[in-house]
Amino acid sequence: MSLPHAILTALLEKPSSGLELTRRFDKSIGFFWSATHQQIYRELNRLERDGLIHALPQPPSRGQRKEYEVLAAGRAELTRWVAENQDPKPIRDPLLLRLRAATVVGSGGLADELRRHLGLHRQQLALYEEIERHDFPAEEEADENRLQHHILRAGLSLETFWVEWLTRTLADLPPEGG
Amino acid sequence: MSLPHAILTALLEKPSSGLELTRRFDKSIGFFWSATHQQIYRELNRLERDGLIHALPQPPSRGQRKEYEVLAAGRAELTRWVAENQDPKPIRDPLLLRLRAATVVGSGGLADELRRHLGLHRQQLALYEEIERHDFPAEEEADENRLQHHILRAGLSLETFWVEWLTRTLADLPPEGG
DNA sequence: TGCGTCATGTAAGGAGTTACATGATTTA
DNA sequence: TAAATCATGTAACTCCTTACATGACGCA
Repeated sequence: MSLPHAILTALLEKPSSGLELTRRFDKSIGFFWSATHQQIYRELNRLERDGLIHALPQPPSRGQRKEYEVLAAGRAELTRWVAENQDPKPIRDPLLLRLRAATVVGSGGLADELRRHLGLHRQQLALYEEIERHDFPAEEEADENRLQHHILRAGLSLETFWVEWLTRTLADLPPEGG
Repeated sequence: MSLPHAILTALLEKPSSGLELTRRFDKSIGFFWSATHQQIYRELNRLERDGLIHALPQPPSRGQRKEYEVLAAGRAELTRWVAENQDPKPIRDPLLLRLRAATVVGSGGLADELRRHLGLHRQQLALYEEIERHDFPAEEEADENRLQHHILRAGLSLETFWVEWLTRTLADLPPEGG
């Protein structure tokens, strides 16, 4: 049940409409919890029904911009959720699964796919590095910024892992077939 | 659509019944693609219906062990899937999301949860290290083993990442509240 | 014959994805 | 007034999760 809490977090930072949230989920929070606009609208309705957020006054009709704000109950729920016990999910990665399958049916064509992934992860890594340069330039940081910097560093480390691992695995893959 | 291919891989390694597969998914393949027995039985029925596997002769009745084997079409499908174009999924991690929420509502109670995760990741790392010692002791490896070793190294690296990142983040977290 | 275990399955619901539908506003 | 765009929403489907149901077999 992460999506409602992702939305509460985004709304606490800034009251928004569904479309605005959708756009903000294309970056920032969306880097580690993506969502489509359909999910977001559905979840906004649920959160409002449950009394965790409410729409700011105005529009009765469809196609009209509707802005939401977090209520006290919503903030309380988010606070509770932050410290809740939730076991880490085991790794679930289709690429590792495909490598495993390749040990059985051969790695024909896999090298190209690994190279493609390597390119994509390099891109994402470059993006995170740019964000770090832009948002965390100074040496000394306020406590709140330090936490955000740690989150970004997680993204940087994970992308770095993929780049290194793909490079090594590719170097070891037979040129054709398997 | 990874689960059917995970099952095909497992069945190619060794024809099995649903319950056997469930147990094998608790380790090995399950380390990067977990599945419950309900998923597995449903998927076995679909794979049989689609002509990718078939049940070995015998049991007409419920509660009877039913063993499956991969057909040529199943092997072909798996071979195709291994080299298919599939974009890597963006990171989707509830813990990072909770850290992000903590920058808004405060990190009260989070330190305990991070310590708990640290312990769990250390356990998993130790397990992978044991597997590495047991399954990949020698210096020289056959090509097939090298690929399997790379897969295990991915698990080792990812757990190592979490241990290091959690340690650093914890060291930076204020002792009480936020 | 009753109990535990092996083994396969059903039911219901949560969460995410893809495709499509509809109303309001801007602008050419 | 027609088109493009902004904005919110429906519908259908797949996948995963949790809880429960049922049959067969061994054994005390």
